[in-house]
Amino acid sequence: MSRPPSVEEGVITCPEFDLRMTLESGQTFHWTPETTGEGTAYTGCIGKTPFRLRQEGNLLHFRGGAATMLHHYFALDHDLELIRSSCLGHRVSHDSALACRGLRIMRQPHWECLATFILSPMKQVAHIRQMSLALRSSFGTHLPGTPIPSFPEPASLAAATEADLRSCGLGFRAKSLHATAGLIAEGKFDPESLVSMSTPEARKALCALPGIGRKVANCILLFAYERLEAVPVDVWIARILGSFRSGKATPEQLESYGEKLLGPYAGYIQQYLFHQARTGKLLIPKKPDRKKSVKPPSPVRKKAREHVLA
DNA sequence: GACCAGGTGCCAG
DNA sequence: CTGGCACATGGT
Repeated sequence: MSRPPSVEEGVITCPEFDLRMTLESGQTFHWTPETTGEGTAYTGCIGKTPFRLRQEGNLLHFRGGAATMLHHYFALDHDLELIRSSCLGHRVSHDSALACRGLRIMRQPHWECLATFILSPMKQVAHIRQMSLALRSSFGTHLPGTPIPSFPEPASLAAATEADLRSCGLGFRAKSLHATAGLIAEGKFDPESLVSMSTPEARKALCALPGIGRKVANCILLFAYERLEAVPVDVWIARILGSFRSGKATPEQLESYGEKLLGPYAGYIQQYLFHQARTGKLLIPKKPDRKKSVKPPSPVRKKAREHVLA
């Protein structure tokens, strides 16, 4: 009896790579750690190919698909030293870049990345992970060799009902995901068509989809389409960039400010700042100030939309 | 139990 | 153009 076909096992060298930091930095959401006698191993899949990964120094041990697939997925060809040096002029950014050595911006499958970032608005990383895994379990393909199913195809999600998606904990995001999956399944939008477009064109195409605004579009461009200059402005990045300047600014103003301040690899540098802030290693001023200000005497604060119960 | 999360879309002024 | 608000859910 021959062994199961096409399951490779091996090792590749991965200088300047930190598997854990890369997988847990909020760009991908389904890789699952497990503690083994030899350290932490991550189980997941790239597209429909299951993988099990474990890093040991500059070696990446793997079981599953081909080594070339890993190399491409984790962008081991990116010149991190060059990327770090691109923000030498800005102290805080460069310090963050040094602290995040080995964190790489990945090349994720287009649809999978697009769909999971439709789930991201007003959700913490841990919650996006939950929703992603729930969708995989309910609508994905169960692959041999890993407990993590592949991400469901657009047609699978389009065939489901919006209520089915809601039961995966998506909340109001179910509508956007269902609609976008339908557009793709019907051939009205092709994620692959973005590859040959300029970044502004691709951004515009993404923003035309339901539930995708500038921030989510930039995440997709950065994490799936290798547009390393794209700067997603979320609450964290807004605070950070806001602390570098004075006065108020719209998210779009902060985005172009960030593009200029952080240079040609602004998206990469943004990820370093994001990671440092989110893990409490980058001190940022408290929020501008929530609504703790003077409460107007007017008793009517919210729209009276209470349902009369009983 | 309030507060917040890798926001977006819509509507009023 | 800008400000305000609804939209769902779960962890701290």
